[in-house]
Amino acid sequence: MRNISDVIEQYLKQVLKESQANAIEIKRQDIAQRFECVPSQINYVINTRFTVEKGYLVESKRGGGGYIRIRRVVLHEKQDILSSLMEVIHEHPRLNEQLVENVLVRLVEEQMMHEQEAQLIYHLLSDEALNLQVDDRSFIRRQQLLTLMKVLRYRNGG
Amino acid sequence: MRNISDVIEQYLKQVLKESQANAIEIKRQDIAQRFECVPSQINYVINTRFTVEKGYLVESKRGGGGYIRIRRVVLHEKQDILSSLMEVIHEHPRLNEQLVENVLVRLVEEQMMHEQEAQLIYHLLSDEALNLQVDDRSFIRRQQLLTLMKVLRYRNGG
DNA sequence: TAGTCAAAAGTCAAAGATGGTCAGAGGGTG
DNA sequence: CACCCTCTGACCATCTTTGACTTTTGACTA
Repeated sequence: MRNISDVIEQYLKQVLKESQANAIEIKRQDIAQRFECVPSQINYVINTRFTVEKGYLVESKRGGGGYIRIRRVVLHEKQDILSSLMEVIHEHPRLNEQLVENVLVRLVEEQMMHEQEAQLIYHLLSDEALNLQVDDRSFIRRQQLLTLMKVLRYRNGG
Repeated sequence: MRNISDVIEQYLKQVLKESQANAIEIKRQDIAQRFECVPSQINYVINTRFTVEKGYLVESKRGGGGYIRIRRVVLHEKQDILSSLMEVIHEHPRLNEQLVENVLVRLVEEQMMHEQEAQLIYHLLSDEALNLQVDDRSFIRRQQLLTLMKVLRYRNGG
C-alpha cells in the first residue's frame, strides 16, 4: 500500500467489518498515534473515503470524551431521481410553495417518503412558516430541500 | 462511558427510574464524592442533561439541609407536552442545534413523532442547512419548530 | 430579635480535552 | 511539466472539568 491514507482506510474498514453493529467509534488521536500521523490526517481519510455516496455516515463529538463514529449505511436505489430533483432545485431561481409541493409529491410517488412526512415538511417550508422576503424564502427552501435529498440518499436504503 | 458527566447522568436517571415517585432528592456533595469530582460538576450535568425541554424540573435549596430535587415531568395530554415545548421555544432567545435535538428527541420519546421524521427535521434545521447568521438561524428554527408543534397538534387526531 | 457562623448550593470564567478546517507544501503519475 | 492526491500544522470550535468566589439558609448566640 503506497500511502498512509489507504492504510488507515483499510484498517477502519476492517474494524468496521469485524464489529457486530455496522458502526464503530474511534478516538481521532488514538488512530493518529497508531499510524504515526497528524490527527487531521484522519479527517482527510474520512472526508475522502467515508462519504455518503460511498455508503458511510460519520458523526462526531468534540471536547472531553469526544469521538468519531462511522456508520455503514445502504444507499437508496433511486439515486437518479434524487439527482434530477436536485438539479431542478438548483435551476429554479425562485422556489415557491408550488415547486416545493411538486418536489414533495414526486418523492412520495416514488415512495421515497411517506405522505405524512411530506405533509410535515410542506408545512415547515410554507410561506407562513417562512415569513420572510421572497429571496430569503427561496434561499431557505433551496437549502432545506437539498438537505432533504441528501438525507434521502441513504434513508430506507434500497 | 467516555466522560464523568455521562456517567453521572446515567446514574441519576437510573436512580430516578428506580424511585417510586418521579422525583429524587440528592445532596450535591454526596454525588460529587461518589464520583470523585468537584461539586460544581453536578451543576454542569444538571444544566446540560436535565433541562426543561428534555422533560425535567429541578429545584434546590441551599444552606443546612440543602438538596437538589430532580423531577421527571409526566404529561399525559399531548396538548400539554406541545404547549410546554412551545413555551421553551419561545423563551430561548437562541435556538441552537442542541436545543433542536433535545426537543425532537423529546417528541419521539413522547411518541408524537417517528424517529425517522425527527431525524429528517433535525437535518433540515442543522447549522449546515441553515447556513446563516446566528440570529437568522434562530429565527427560522423558531418559526419551523412552532409550525411543527402546530401540525402535531392535529395530526393523528388530537 | 438581630447578628454571626457554618453548611449547603450557585455562578462563572479559565484551563483542559477533543475533534474540525483550511491553505499550502510535498510527491507521484500521465 | 502539470495536475491531482496526500500530508502537515497552525488556528478554530465545542464540550468538559476545575476551582475560586458568591449567595442562601438555618441554627445558635447575645
